[in-house]
Amino acid sequence: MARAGLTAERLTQAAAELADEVGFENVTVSALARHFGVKDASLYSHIRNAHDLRVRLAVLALAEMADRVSDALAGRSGKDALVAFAQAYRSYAHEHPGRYAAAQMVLDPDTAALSAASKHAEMTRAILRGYDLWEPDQTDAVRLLHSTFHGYVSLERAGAFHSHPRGVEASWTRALDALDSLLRAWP
Amino acid sequence: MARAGLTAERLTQAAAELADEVGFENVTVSALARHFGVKDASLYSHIRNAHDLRVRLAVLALAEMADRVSDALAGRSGKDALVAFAQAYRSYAHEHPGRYAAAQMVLDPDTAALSAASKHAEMTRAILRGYDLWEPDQTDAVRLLHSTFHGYVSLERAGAFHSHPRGVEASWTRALDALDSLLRAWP
DNA sequence: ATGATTTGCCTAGGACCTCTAGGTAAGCCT
DNA sequence: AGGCTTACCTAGAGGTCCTAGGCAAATCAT
Repeated sequence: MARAGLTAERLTQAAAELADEVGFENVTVSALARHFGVKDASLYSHIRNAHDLRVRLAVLALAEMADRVSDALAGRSGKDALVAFAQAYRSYAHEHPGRYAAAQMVLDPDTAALSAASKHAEMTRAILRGYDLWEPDQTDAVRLLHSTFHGYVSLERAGAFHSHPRGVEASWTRALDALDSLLRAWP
Repeated sequence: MARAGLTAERLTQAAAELADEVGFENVTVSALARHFGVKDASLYSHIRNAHDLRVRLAVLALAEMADRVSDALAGRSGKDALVAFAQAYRSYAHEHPGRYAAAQMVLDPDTAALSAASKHAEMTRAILRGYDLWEPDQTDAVRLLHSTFHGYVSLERAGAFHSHPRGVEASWTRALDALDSLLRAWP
C-alpha cells in the first residue's frame, strides 16, 4: 500500500482548487478524501476538523490576495494605485471565486491577527498616501474603499446587477473614478 | 395526536427566527422539525427540500428589508433620504443577522425577479431623485451605493473593522457624508 | 541489516442531516 | 356516518463529520 503523502499544506492547496471548482460551501472533508483516494478518517491526523480546514483555506486565500495586491501596488500612487488595487482585488475574486468566498469567513481574532488580513488594511492605507488624508479620515476612507470593493464584487457574483443592461464593467470603472474624485475632495 | 398545523409560511417564519438565533448556515430541516416537535419527514409535504426552505427564507428577508427601507424613505429626499435608507438597511442587518445572511443567497433569475430584490434597486433609484443624476450615471450610482452599504455591513459583521480603535459608527456616518458629497458632485 | 519508534492510513462505528416511499389517522364535506 | 383530502407518521437509504483503536510503512538506532 503506497501512501498518499498527505500534509496539512497539500490538503489546504487541494481544498482551494476544489473550492474554485465546486464552491466554498461544497468543500467537505469527504470530498477532499475522495480527491486523494483515501478514507475520510485519514485526514483527521492533518486537520483538526472541517472548520479547521476551512480556516486554513481562508488564510491561504487572504495571503494570496495580499500578494497580488501588493504586486499591483508596487511603484504606483494616487489614482494609479487605487485602480491597480481595485483591479487586483476584483480579478482575484473572479478567478478564484471559491477562495474569495473563503476569505470572507469570520475568523476568530487570534487567527485574523496572524493572517494577512491586517496586511490588507495596511495596503489600502498605502493608496491614500497619494491623497491628502490624515487620521481619522484615513481610517474612514480605508473602510469605505474596502466596503465598496468587497460589496461590488460580492453583489456582482450574487447576480444583483444582472437586472439592468448597463455593463457591469462600465459601472465599475465609473465607481473607481467616483472614489478617486471623492478622495481628492474628501468632505 | 394533535396536528402541529404546519404550512410553508409558518415554517419560513420559524426558519427566520431560527436563523437570527443560530445563524443562517445552521437552519436545517431537522432543527426546524425539532422546533415544531414533528419528524423531519413531515416537513417535506410543505417544502421541496432544504434549499427550497432557504430560498423561501431569503425571499422573506428581501421583502422585509424592502418594507423597512420603503417606510424609512417615505417623505424624504436628498441626503435625508440617503441617510434614512442606509440606516434602515444597516439596522435590519444588525437586528436580523440570520435573515440578512439569507438575503445574500444567490437566487436563480426567476426567483430573483419575483422577489423584492428588484424593488430594492428601484428604491435606491428613488434616493437619487434628490440629486442631479441621469442615466447611465444613475445606474452606476445605484450600484455604488448598494455595494458600499452591503460591503460595509458585511465587513462589519465579519469583524474586519475591529483591528482599529476608530469607532465603527463614526466611520459609517462619515461614509454617508462622503457618499452625499459624491452624489452632489458626480464626476 | 535488524529491531524499535514514529506516523500515515486503515476499519469500525456512532451521531446527525437529507430525502423517498408508503402507511395511518385527523379533519372537512356532503 | 361515510368518504376524501391531507397532515403527520415509520422505515430506511445515503451522505457528512468525527473518534477510537489497529496495522503497516517509513524512519531511525544499533
